[in-house]
Amino acid sequence: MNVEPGLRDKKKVRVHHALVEAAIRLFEQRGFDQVTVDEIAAAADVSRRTFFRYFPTKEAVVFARRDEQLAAFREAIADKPEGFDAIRGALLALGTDYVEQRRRILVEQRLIRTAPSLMMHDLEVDRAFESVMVEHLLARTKRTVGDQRRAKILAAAIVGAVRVCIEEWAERDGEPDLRKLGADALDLLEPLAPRPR
Amino acid sequence: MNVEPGLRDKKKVRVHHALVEAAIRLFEQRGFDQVTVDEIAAAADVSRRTFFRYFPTKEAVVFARRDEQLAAFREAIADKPEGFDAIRGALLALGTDYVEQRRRILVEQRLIRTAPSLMMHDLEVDRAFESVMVEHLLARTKRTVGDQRRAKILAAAIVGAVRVCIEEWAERDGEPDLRKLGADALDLLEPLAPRPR
DNA sequence: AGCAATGTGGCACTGAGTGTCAAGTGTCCC
DNA sequence: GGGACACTTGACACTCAGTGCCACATTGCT
Repeated sequence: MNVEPGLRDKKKVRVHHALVEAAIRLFEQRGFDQVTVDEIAAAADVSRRTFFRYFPTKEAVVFARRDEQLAAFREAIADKPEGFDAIRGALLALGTDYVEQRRRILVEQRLIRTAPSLMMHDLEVDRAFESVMVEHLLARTKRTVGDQRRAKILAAAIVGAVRVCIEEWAERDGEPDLRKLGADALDLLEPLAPRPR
Repeated sequence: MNVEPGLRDKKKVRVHHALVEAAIRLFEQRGFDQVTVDEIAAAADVSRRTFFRYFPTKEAVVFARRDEQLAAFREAIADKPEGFDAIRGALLALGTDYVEQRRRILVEQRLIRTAPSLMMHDLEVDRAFESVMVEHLLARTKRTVGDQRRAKILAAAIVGAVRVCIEEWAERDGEPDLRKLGADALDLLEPLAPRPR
């Protein structure tokens, strides 16, 4: 099992990459609304129809990276014991990722802030993170309805706090220490977490 | 000053109302995606073009009420002294509103959960609430960057908690006491608020 | 009544997103 | 290596959201 890529899949990766690169470049140059899918497809040497086979919407192409991060986050907390600490760890790991890809992510963030439809998608990705956290917090024991509610509130607060940190980080061109920002914010929220018992 | 409505404005209100009613009714019957703007306009006896003079998007017609609530919320905290208590009071007042319009709002909530684009708009309205809270929390003294960050995190947490409460309330057909749910959630978050001194 | 302001309908247009089908290309098996 | 098969692509046509424009009707004001 686990056969190596094969020509077909390699091509798929190449096209996917070409579309993302072309799209980001064009968006950066002229703004999200001023670029049509036709132009992106042309710049990546595929047809318009093919673009929509790789991405469900024009917005989605901006969030390709984010989707990968979500998957990484999901995996990072999958095996760890449920609780606040696992989430903290996974988020800080994500923070490292952000810092490493700083330039790229700052471009994306700047882009996202210019187009309302991108901001909305951003929020939806946040909700996906939130869901993963809730699932993790309630993984083994579902407990009472009240516990579930508390877990959901905690997850929402964490996601909100992280968003605030990333916004501040991006606004200052990635200059402040994102990991410290995040760590402080999470410390602030730790009291909301259910007692470790 | 402050002249009474006049025929023109009365008509505007009537059309606005007709569009909302027609839209909600059709959406409820067949689902958001299965209804075109043409149909809504026809059902309200106006042209398609006129629909877009009243609402910027097909989604917006669902959130007419929400926009009014946001305005009411903004007004409710406008004169009160800055801080957590003002926000708590305004939110609980909003809760009363929700309970009073229970049937209506449950329909809207059910609708919103069926269409992704509506969920996104929902999140955006939440962000608007968040902004109003942040503005209120930082109204007089802007304080340090750290204080601003804390205020933003608090606002995000509050909005998230309120959303969780409303979701639970709607999922159970408006049976639980929304005001109590909200009050408990806010008590949980009160420690995050800056010290009153 | 008559003029200015404003709201409306109709029309044409752009652009996102989808269904369909024929042609191209990779994969696999003999 | 060659052919059958599965998958991918491009082209075309279509629906529908949203916008600009202009002629026409309605309202407000004097």
